[in-house]
Amino acid sequence: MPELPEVETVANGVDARVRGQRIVDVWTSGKPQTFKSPESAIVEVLTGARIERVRRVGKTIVMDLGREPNEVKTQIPPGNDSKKNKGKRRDGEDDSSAPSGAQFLVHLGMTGRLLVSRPEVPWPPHTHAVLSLNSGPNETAGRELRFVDPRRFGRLSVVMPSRDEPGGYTGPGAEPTTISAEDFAKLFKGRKLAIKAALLNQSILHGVGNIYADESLFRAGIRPRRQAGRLTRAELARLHAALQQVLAHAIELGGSSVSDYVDADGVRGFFQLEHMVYGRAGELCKTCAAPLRKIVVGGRTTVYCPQCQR
DNA sequence: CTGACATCCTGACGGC
DNA sequence: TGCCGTCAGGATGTCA
Repeated sequence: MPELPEVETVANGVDARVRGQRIVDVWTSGKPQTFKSPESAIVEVLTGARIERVRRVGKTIVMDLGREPNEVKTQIPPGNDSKKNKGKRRDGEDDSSAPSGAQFLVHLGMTGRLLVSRPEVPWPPHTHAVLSLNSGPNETAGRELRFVDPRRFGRLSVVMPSRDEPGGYTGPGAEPTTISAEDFAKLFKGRKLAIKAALLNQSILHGVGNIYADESLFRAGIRPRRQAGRLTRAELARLHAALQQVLAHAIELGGSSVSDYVDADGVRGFFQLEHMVYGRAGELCKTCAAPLRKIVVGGRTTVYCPQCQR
């Protein structure tokens, strides 16, 4: 399941392959729940746009889009999205033609994959969007960027720059890789929920999922059910350090490959070999040899060492 | 407001 | 061998 390190790996891999290329054609599957913005808006914003950069924000892959100055006004099919313009406006429902600064957001959900493939390679099952790319007449033209997602927990959307977020999409919570120890500690002040649930809450801290929550709690020696607001300064400092170390190490190794996660090249990561607790319920703690215990916290399977975590 | 819990969806896996 | 039940879980919506 793609969390921060996996999403970062994918985003970097895709960036290296498609940066600067133009989207010449867009196909979407029509599966409604995959598209958080109307498909017509996604197609309209993407078609003809240039991919300036691909990066990660939280667990979301953000593509910054640009357009040639002389063709900023795109053809808007009349009536194509007219029925969606009443009521409250959501992401991507801006009715101006795609301006510079539009962004394409890809959330991989559980099983989503973003693959850069040659067009002659057959589409995998459960392909939901295909962007045909062409960087120019003499370059590696004709490649495709494909979004594949069997379980359809992934989401695609487009956003326009707004007054709220003039710099574009910033994600729902704090960024764990760069947050200071003090700011990190403040996030949990007065919170009554379990520290594990707090780590998973994307509006508090974005990017951390089940694997890295369990792994960082183990490395910090903290039980997952402890109340977030009752952790000591020292514990919060250890958790901050552990989380940042675990995330950095996982990014170095290309993420964790469990179930079917692969990067933009279809290559698996290696961090799963470093897991101390995740997926190891009933096995022995690598530190103290006590049997690891499995519980449910915040509706998520949680594995911890009753000996090492207090 | 805060937290707990069900829901979506399909493939993998274990048991019989 | 093959079938069927169970499980996995990020974000969202609903409920207490």
